[in-house]
Amino acid sequence: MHTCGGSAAGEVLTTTECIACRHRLCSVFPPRDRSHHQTFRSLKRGDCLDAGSDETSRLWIVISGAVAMSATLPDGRRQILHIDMPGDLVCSMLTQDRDACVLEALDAVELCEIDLDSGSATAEATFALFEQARGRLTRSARQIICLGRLDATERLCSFLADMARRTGPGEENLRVSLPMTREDIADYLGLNAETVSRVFSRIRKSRLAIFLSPTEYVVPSLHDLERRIPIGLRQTRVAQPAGPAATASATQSAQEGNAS
Amino acid sequence: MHTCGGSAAGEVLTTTECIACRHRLCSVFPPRDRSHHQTFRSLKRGDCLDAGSDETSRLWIVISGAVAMSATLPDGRRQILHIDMPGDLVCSMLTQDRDACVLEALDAVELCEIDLDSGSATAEATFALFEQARGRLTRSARQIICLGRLDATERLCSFLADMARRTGPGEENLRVSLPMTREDIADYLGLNAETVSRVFSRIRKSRLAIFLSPTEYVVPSLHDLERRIPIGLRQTRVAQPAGPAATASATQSAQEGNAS
DNA sequence: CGAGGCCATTGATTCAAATCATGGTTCGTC
DNA sequence: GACGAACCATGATTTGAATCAATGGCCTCG
Repeated sequence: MHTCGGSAAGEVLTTTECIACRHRLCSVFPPRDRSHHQTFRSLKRGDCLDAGSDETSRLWIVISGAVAMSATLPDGRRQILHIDMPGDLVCSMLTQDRDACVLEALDAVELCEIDLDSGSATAEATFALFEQARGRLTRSARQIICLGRLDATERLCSFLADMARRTGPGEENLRVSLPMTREDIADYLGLNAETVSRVFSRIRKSRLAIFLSPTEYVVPSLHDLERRIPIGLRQTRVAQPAGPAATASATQSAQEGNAS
Repeated sequence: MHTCGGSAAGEVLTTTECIACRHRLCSVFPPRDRSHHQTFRSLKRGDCLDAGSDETSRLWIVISGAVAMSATLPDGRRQILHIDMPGDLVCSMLTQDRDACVLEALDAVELCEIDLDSGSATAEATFALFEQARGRLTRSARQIICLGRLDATERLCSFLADMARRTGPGEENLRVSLPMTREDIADYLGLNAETVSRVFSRIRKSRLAIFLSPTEYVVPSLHDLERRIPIGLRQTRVAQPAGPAATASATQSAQEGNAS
């Protein structure tokens, strides 16, 4: 019984089409239950993911929706550390203090769950995790610059452009889905929900993005949108694990075609 | 000729005492020149480190002083991504876009340089780097929370407490050196130099820290200082690479003795 | 269908930190 | 020891985003 795959439309993916396979994770992370790959799971907004114990950690691959790792301070202040979108690997092993952080669904989410027996971690798995960690470090660096030195408009342009780039290839008339609330976006960018709303209104007026609904927008020209971001902050996709013959040479950065 | 070690006082460390060895990096990262371990280097404020090409990356271990990885935007805004203190491993391999970032000495710095032939990277080296990456991700997460959700006073208390914890063990009357300018601290915490100065004055008045000079302070009680930081943000040391027989079980976090 | 809750938007006001401005200290150099 | 540069401290003012507040849309559920 291969339960991996499936979507809102109910389609069933075969083993070779499985989104986890496409990201070369099935072969890299040996599942505890060897009879099949992963278990399909479905979450609603607010549901949390349990990372499992140290012995059997869990990984997930997002199929649809958005998953956030967030920290909430005792007085209620919340900061989202990263947002994972379809195709991304969700993995609390990449942060040491899993106590302080929570993995939560920002809206309806579908994902593949992989139970990982850490005792049998292979060198290839370690390397794949290292590549993931490197990719996350790059993203963290951008977010630190964003939070430390960009104003609200720059942060939101950067965010919208990033989301567009992560949605797929292309430069013109990209349709992007934004499966989260204004407050989630604010908690990711160190703002508050009203400011997000206000700046979105200004972005809408300047035609840099066209909002079809609160959770869907079109970017007429990614180039124009990214011109509002200080150079050097263009976002790149999180690097996917390298090919099966992963060597230390897989060090080149995932460069985007930045039409400057 | 073993040039590793040495300090301002001019003492020479033997191979077994070498600070790099103490951090188990000599054996993990095979140096290109096998006749000795590393090369000792000395920098003055503003000097930059060259990470080397992809084929021969360089690592460094800080002996004294402070090294920052920073990014500067075209209009001059600067953000420090992390600050490395004595004992820390400095390594631009842990971020993908080395173009955007610069490794710079924040004042007089002494360090051990390791020329690493990436072609001969061992599984052990990969794992050690992974542990480093995990440690940096944890620190990045804290910094993101700091920049996104803490006010100036909380950021600076967190910073002073972190520096104290990284200096050494103990809870009372810790003497800490701060080898950087107010502007560097501001660029690390997303503030400006005047605000840092002002908040330091308030911290001084509240006796949470006593400044012996602009670059040296004493923390009478780390417990009191950390009470000004929202729970869950206490800083921990960057995890050092695990022992020589590094396995996937080396997953426990480097827990501090947080007398809460 | 209507009630209630959540979310988004927008306006009015407040506030924390940035900016602007000034003087003082330390330190290295001639 | 005088000079200049860099750094630190602190006051006055400005400003960008937070907070407070009100309204309206949409969705769910009884």
